[in-house]
Amino acid sequence: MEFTSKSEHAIHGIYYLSNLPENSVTYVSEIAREQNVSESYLAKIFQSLAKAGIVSYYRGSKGGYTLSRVPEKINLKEIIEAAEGLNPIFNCSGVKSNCSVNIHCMIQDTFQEAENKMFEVLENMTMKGITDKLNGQAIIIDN
Amino acid sequence: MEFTSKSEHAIHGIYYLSNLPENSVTYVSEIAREQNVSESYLAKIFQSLAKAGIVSYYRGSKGGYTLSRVPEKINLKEIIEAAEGLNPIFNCSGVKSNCSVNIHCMIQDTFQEAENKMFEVLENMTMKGITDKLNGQAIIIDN
DNA sequence: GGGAATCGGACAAATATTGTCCGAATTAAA
DNA sequence: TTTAATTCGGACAATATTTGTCCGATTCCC
Repeated sequence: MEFTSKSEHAIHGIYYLSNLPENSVTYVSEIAREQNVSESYLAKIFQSLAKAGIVSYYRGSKGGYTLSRVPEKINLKEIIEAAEGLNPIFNCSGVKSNCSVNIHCMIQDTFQEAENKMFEVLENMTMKGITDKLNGQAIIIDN
Repeated sequence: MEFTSKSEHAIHGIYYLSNLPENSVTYVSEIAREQNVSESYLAKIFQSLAKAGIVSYYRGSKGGYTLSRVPEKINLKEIIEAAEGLNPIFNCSGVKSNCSVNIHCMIQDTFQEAENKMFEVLENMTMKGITDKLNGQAIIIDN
């Protein structure tokens, strides 16, 4: 029960773009070098991010990726969903003991509620939010 | 990012025991048959549950498992933790772009908060709670 | 047209999950 | 005291998932 490294790479990649000048276009190769991860794997992840509409791309020479929206409007939840796909955290295989006689499975319902709470937190944290918090923290440290 | 089937088997198994008369002792083979899952795999899972103190066991002939506590005091969180082990849902591999210069990683912090919210929900649902909700629901349906 | 970048799909490698097996320990009962 | 039944614990095997690679096609700048 962990998010895969796709989420990590995706978040770090988007975060990297978020701290570049607006509308700049960046090669996957640069992002991969920066994060020290496999370029071809990160390329796949960015394809998913593009399909989800989080980043846009230019093909061909001088191509690359750019954020589709400002960092204020990109949150952790959507990055994860784009990177990992969207599956419930708990999925009864149908091999149930007593549950099958009931219309709603209370266990499933509870997990769904738990998942919602989790994603609520992730949805409320934007790329800008992360940058701001880091800066705020840095100031405190510098004192 | 899903809980594994270990959690499902563990929850169903404990739920099954929760609805038997108090202090009854049950073979893993019976539980496995009831849930239609692999007996040897379920046996492993029950060993974990025993180590976590959720169930107790008797060895030897006429042995088997019994709940260590009443169903009111067994919640979903502890069953999952016993079955899956305890890992944070998000674990930065240390290959960080900018984060490394900061004492706290805001991304990690946010995921931790999200995880806490999720487990809070799971901790608040006990085996008794599930049974009660199912019964309440059944009454409504019977009308 | 050539070079550089992404696209998309197929494939390969590595890792994690799921499942099996078996000898040892324990206990009830014949 | 022997036998049968059960769990323990560890090693192992099978399967599924994740991670990573490769390459031809497409696009676009020069």
